[in-house]
Amino acid sequence: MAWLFQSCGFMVAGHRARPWRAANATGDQDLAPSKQARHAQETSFSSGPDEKLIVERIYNAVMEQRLAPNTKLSESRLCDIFGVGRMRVRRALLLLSSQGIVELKSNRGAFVACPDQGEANDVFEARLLIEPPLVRQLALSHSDDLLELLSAHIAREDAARNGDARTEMIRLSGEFHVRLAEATGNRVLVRILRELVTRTSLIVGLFGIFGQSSCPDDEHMDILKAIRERDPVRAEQRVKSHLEHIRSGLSMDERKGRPDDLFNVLGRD
Amino acid sequence: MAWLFQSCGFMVAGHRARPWRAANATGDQDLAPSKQARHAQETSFSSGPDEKLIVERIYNAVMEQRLAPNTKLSESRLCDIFGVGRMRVRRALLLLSSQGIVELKSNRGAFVACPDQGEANDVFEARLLIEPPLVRQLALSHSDDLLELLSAHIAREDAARNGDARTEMIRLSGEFHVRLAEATGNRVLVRILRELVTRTSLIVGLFGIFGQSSCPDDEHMDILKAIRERDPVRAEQRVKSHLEHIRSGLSMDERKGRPDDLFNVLGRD
DNA sequence: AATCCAACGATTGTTAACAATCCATGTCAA
DNA sequence: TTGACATGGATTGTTAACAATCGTTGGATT
Repeated sequence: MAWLFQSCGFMVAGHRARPWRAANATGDQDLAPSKQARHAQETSFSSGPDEKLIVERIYNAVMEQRLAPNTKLSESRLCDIFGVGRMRVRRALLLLSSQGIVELKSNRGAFVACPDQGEANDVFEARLLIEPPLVRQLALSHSDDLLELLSAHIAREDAARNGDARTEMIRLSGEFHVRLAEATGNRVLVRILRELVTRTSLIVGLFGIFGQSSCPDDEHMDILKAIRERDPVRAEQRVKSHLEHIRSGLSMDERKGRPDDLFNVLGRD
Repeated sequence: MAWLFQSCGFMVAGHRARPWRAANATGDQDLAPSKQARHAQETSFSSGPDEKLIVERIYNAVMEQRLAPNTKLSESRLCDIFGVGRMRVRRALLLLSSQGIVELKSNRGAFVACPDQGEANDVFEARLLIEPPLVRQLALSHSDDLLELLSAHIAREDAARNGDARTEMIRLSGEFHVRLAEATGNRVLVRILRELVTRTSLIVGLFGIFGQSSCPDDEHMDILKAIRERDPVRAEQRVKSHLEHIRSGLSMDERKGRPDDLFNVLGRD
């Protein structure tokens, strides 16, 4: 039976272009402030500035797939990393858990959420429900400086793609969809989209077949083009097929085994 | 100048069919478990059972408009009411604040959120974006026992309307929209809708012109009928006009003055 | 050798005391 | 009488010690 776990182990560690970091060996640098994370802006949390920072960093780490699902987020470790008291860390973890990014297990601690197939489905269904009408509305009414912002964002994506900044590329790909929500000027939608995109990042990391980045090719550019030409139907369609495309890159059947289970097993032999 | 504040005071206390309870005089019974709140189910929070209960109760109190915006939620008071330690109360308040139901002011305490015009707009725009496609999807594919649930819910609404259970009627009216989300089986959408509906309750209480309940008439029944007859276009249209109808019952210009400000002023003369 | 059981260490959950802040009352001076 | 100012009470924010729980390690037993 050991062969099975071993094969799973290789699947996690080797099949992807760049594997998830080992779950138990979470280097502290995973939570270091990412260089280009200036665009994070306000997370709309009315808490102290410290909490916001912790939440933001973990948020970005998940978004960039530097934090693998089921990674344990030890309180004492986080206290050391961020140089704050335990209270702050616990508050941050509670906030993250309320957004489905972190899972709190009683008397066990906090872990990066590990969505199952059902959750993954729900997230994609929700995005397919929300995002098409969103871009449709954008195509119907938008200002020009808005297009500039989106265009600049895509330019940054390309730069990251051409360079070797993989994690940044992943984050930018996801953030493009948040930018679309921001373009509506609706803060409620921004918060919703941010949560959905982040959870998508977790899902792609878990169910992604091969090392394809979450938002490939020029699909973002196509969407922007449709918006610019004020073609709501095509914009809607492009977003829909874009999301379907991402979804098609997942293999729901063969989920990559829970990292922590794997490492518990592999660490024993 | 006193006449101005006095007039404002009467506006808050008298203009509505049933006025909001005075902000400072929050009777503890406002947070008592509502009789028919069995349908609250799981709030999808992975916290302890105590927190969930506190969050649920405050949630329902806001939903039923028994807790007015800007009402102070004192920690010690809540501790007494729920018979728990301060930690639990603080955690619950933090969770509520992350959903925009409660606002945490530094060194001042927790207050029931008091949405401004912009927030109100955002909430309605978000609902207009999300709910039409949602019922459209429901009309396209639904099971029959689902219709039973919705039908039973509407029956309860009618019962509450014919009886004099005003607060329950308000809550049921809002919860109908959550039921629609539940009908999709998508937990992510349920959470999103629950938040939006609750915030809508706050908004209606603040900007509502007269004592019209949030979801009047037979519009809910119309929506259900369109779903039952598998008419996605009409269902979509019905929800849209229903939401527009609610929105038209608001007067964004003349918001009812902030209760706490009023009471600070009126308490001095 | 394998399984069960018990004690240990580490981590989380909880409580209580302490510190800091804000609001209100009351006093004093103009 | 009105204004500013200081003081007191109450409430919130923070910290640290304590309690409880879990996973592991080690040993004894079959």
